[in-house]
Amino acid sequence: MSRKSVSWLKLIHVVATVEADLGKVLQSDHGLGLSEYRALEVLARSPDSELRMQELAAHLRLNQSSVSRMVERLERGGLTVRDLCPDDKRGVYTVLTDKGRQRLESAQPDYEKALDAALKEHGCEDLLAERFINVAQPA
Amino acid sequence: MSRKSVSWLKLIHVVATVEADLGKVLQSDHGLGLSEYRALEVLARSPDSELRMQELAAHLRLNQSSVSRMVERLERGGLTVRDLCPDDKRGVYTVLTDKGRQRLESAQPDYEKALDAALKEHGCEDLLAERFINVAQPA
DNA sequence: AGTTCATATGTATGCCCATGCAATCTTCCT
DNA sequence: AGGAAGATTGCATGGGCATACATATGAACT
Repeated sequence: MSRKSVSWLKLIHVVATVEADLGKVLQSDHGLGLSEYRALEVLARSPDSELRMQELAAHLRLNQSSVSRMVERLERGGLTVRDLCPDDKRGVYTVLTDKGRQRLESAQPDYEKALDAALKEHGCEDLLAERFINVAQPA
Repeated sequence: MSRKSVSWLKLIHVVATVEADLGKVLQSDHGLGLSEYRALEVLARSPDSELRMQELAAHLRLNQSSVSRMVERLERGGLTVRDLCPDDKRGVYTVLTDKGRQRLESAQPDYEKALDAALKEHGCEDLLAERFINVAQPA
């Protein structure tokens, strides 16, 4: 096994563990999955708090069908609503509701706190060094 | 959103993408899932090429039940066999077969190649810098 | 120009797989 | 005997792939 493989294994272990920690906090304290939380975040930062499915999928790096189901979950919880595109009737906007925004805002501090804690706990705070700021952007 | 959150997002995007790439290569070219491949790797490096479920779970960072099912898959493919612990009849050893070792050895070069390629493609070769060598070990 | 057909795009749905949690079963230990 | 440890099993979840369906776009023909 190459040095590179070993390092990669270590990296993904850390990442998986931190992600699991984050997921648990969100799920137990706010009833949100990790992808759901991130979807709310992306929506909140989008113009008019809305995005089309594909755009959301691109941001989240998820399959289009996964996004479709995820949005379904969000919608069941009243955190978003679907809205048809007036110009392209194939398209569907997912729009953040007030409730969704509130849920997000209540979850955010916990998320940040949990991220800090998990990074520190696993001794990898320097992982997010400046240079990461410059890795290719989603959009 | 904090700088840290943003950096974390970028990191997990890269990691997820690279992992997906690796998974596809393994699956399509060798009929192995990512976890399965890694299980074979761990087994191959273990004394007598065998481990108990819990040990395997610890190495792979997987749930015990997930490991149980994964081993079931490996076993269906003839890549491993279960073997009862003589001393502790609660325990079960998963033992790498010759076929399993061959499959692993045929997959390894492709895995390494794919990892290199994916890291390069996503511009994060320096991600596995020396300091990662020193992040907490699995065992 | 207007109609028709082929193709592309956006989303939703069916099906399957891998994983986690909780409960269970067996075996071990005191 | 009773509790702890190791493994398996039932169930639920979230994700991907292939497909279906609706709409859009463009080209061809009249």
